[in-house]
Amino acid sequence: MIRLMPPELLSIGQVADRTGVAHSALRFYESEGLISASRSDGGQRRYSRNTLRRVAFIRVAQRVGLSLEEIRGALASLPESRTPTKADWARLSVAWRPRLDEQIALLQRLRDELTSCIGCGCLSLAACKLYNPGDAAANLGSGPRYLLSGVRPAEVANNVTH
Amino acid sequence: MIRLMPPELLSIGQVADRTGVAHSALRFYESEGLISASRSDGGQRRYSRNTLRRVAFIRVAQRVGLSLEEIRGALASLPESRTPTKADWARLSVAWRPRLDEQIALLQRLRDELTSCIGCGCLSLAACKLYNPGDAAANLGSGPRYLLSGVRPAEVANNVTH
DNA sequence: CCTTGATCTAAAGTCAAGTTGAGGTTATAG
DNA sequence: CTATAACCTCAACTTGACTTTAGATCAAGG
Repeated sequence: MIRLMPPELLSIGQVADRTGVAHSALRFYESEGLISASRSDGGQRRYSRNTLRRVAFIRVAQRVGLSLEEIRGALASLPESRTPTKADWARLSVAWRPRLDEQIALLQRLRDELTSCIGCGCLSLAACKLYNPGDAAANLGSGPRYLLSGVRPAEVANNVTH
Repeated sequence: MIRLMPPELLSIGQVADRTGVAHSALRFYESEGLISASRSDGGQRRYSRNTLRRVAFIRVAQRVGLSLEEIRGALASLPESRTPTKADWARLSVAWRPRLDEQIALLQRLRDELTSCIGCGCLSLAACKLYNPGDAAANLGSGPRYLLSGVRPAEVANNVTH
């Protein structure tokens, strides 16, 4: 047999295999409060099935450019006690659509304006809409983690000093 | 006077002001081979005007989710010796369009499938197109730097073991 | 000439997101 | 019952992209 384990609980290895996420990353996510697990008598992690979905969600969100901190925030809207229902996930999904739309719009602007800026003859990449408007976001934290983060310029406008 | 300086050369402070990029970051970019500068008699950096464009390009590229290493690669296609012409930049821009298109398509797939996956009743986020196809890329390097990187699954397909 | 602000270098620090390693325990197939 | 694969913890290391600090030097107005 492959699973002599409580009802529908998964070992860390199984979660790793099914999600494609390393054991070490799963432990790390747990330490960061993104996922959780019960323990076997011997102290090994036992994940409930819905952890697969949580992990999938985490990876997807990362691909969209969000930090683990932001993701933790979103996941916090899911119930800890009971298995999230379809409705719980749907709520989360709906809440995120605008975010995704925003990111997409940003990239499209980027593409179109990169082309036209360079093609148009002005050549003033640094002066045009492409470079400046959202740039404040890049100065927010350290590093490029906030790139594409969707932070609204207004929120940072007074911060651009440095 | 504000500039008692060689023809059209800029100090690091001026470049910092005009690009919105910190002095320290400019030095860092130089150390990484992304930009370069001549020196004054006293050893201070003197940037040529086209550095502004290079820096702008760097920040834009970062917003699209590319690492400095990738960006260095792209910038390497610009001439070091002479000031890049409009044609040089246009070539670069054209080369990047597919990249941007790819990123946009990825995000759109993400958005559409996140909605339909969760809305459809299957609820199997982990099993569906949304999560799996590009996921190989996430296992490529360490960390999420390769997210959205556009690495084609084929290049990694044999790597997904871990 | 002198002062003050801008730069310089080199080294160390930071932060996110993990990975790696050592040393020890658990679970299960045979 | 035992070997062996899978787990465990905790601390240290890694990588990318910078920032900070310290102590010294340069540039330009007065």
